[in-house]
Amino acid sequence: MDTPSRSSPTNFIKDIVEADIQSGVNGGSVVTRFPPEPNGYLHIGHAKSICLNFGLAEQFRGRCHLRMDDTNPEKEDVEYTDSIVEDVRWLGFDWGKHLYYASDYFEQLYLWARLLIEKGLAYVCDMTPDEVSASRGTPTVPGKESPGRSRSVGENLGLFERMRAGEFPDGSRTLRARIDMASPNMHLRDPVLYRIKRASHHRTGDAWCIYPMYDFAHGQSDYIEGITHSICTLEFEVHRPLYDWLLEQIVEPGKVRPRQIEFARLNLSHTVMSKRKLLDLVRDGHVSGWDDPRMPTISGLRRRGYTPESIRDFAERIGVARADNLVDVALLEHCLREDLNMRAPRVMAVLDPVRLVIENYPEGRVEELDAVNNPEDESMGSRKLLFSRVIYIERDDFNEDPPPKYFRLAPGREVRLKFAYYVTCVGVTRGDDGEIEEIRCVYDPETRGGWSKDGRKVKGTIHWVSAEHSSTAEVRLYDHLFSSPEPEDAGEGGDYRDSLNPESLRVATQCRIEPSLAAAVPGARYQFERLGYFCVDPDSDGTNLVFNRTVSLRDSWARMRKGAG
RNA sequence: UGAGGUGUGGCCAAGCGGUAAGGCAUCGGGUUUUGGUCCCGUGAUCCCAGGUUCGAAUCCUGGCACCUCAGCCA
Repeated sequence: MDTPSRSSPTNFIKDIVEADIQSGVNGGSVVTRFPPEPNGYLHIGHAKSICLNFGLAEQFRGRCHLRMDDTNPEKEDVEYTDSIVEDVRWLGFDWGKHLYYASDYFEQLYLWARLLIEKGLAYVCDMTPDEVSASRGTPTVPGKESPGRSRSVGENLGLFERMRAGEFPDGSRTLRARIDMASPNMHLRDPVLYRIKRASHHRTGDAWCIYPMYDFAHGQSDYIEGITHSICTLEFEVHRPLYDWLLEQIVEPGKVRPRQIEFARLNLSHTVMSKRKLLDLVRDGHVSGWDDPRMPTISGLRRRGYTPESIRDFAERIGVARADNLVDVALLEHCLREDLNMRAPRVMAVLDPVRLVIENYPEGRVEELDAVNNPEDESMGSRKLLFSRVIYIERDDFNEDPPPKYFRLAPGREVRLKFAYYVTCVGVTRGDDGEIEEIRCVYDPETRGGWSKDGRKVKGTIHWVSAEHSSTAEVRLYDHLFSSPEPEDAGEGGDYRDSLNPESLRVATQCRIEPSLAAAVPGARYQFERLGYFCVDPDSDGTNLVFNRTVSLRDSWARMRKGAG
């Protein structure tokens, strides 16, 4: 469902696509693709690309393929392909029957490689990786030509066949494009097209021992699938001349000719986005896995309680441009709050409970009170809350020595218990350690439901649960994984791990929750009145309910305190 | 110092020669049975310097800064 109130913003890629349609390029068709390498889980940065590619297809009535760019068996795994499929689907996109694998094109790619050799545009090189590297030159110094460069077509064809047949050891030879060893663009200095690698591929098994490089697989795959607009991130910009050069050799008249367009990848404050670093965090045990709720992965965000809608909204709002960027994670959080504010039912829960006894409330009496489920949406109805003499309130909602402008409970002060009564604090009792054990109050029977008949006002309204009519639950409170806004930008000798936030996870095991939550199902999202949004962790079982704090409420009281130093 | 890119308020980002949209954040104010939501209000002359023009963020020239590229990774 689109939000009609906010039209989707434009961006330069939409403009390009629109112009291509106008001028009838490729018959005016639009076919995009999202092409992840299955070597890790998808993250919020991929979500940007997914929304862009599928969004374009949707808007221009084309289609978008999901393609696994699986040309390097050493790093890839089915665990990853499975998670990718699941995550893209969860985000709400549909590729229909267009799920592809670059590995399905290996035979065709091989044939095209032979074609290049026959045209004299590719040759087998016998140098070792180090030799290739050394002979490539530097950006300012031209490279040296490989001895294999001058071999005959027949010889090259034979050697390439033998490479495929497994006659040479790993790394001993490569197939290289014959372009220009002096090119100012490093990617045009006879780039490697094929390497020998005896690794079992997660789909093709041991059928191959030579694998195409990215540059020789990507554009070709686009061509095979009839992709019109091949959208990728900026670091591939310098590859574009090679992308075009390779396509030039195989493209046939009348066929769709794909065009590569680059955009700036997403950087998010207080997190890292590179798959390698995320993999490190998983391997080193800094997080519980790829789907740890603190991870910026789609599965982590899902487990944290993010909605697909909020992520798509975020992708739309950050825009698409070519300038490097660092988006404040506050925007992501805002998108979530906005979504959840409308749909998350409000419930009562106390994270850090302290007993409150209402001295003048009859012992043994239990009342049912009406509680609105969501003030933003009447259709969500209301429920009954049980009220009694002893309740729990948030320890933080009582202050013996209240600072200026504190307007919750304090000695002698009156506040409203949400949906219940006005209560006034008349004292406290302490344990042997001096800690407050109980807060003693009296209530005004004339304020049932939280309204006073004489019109007097209270400044504070606090949440509560009946001691007898509530149960315990565990709550995990998450904060940013990194305390630095730019963890990747560690200073001299620094490492992104240096700014790992030691308080990114806090666990509260003695939380009290209202009875209606006992029936909460994994994944369900709620707003705990005044505390923030929470979701039931998927791993929760019936005996121990675990909630993940999805995002906190905007808290002007906290901001005020911070401002006051 | 080679090639390819980018530079608009704290963070994103529109703008495509006619006199700087929008969002987030911030800070004020109002409403409120969540210190939430909602509603108002708050800031830039566009990296710098020249030039063209009646008029430039938008065109030209020259600088400066930052990013990407020297994997048999993608």
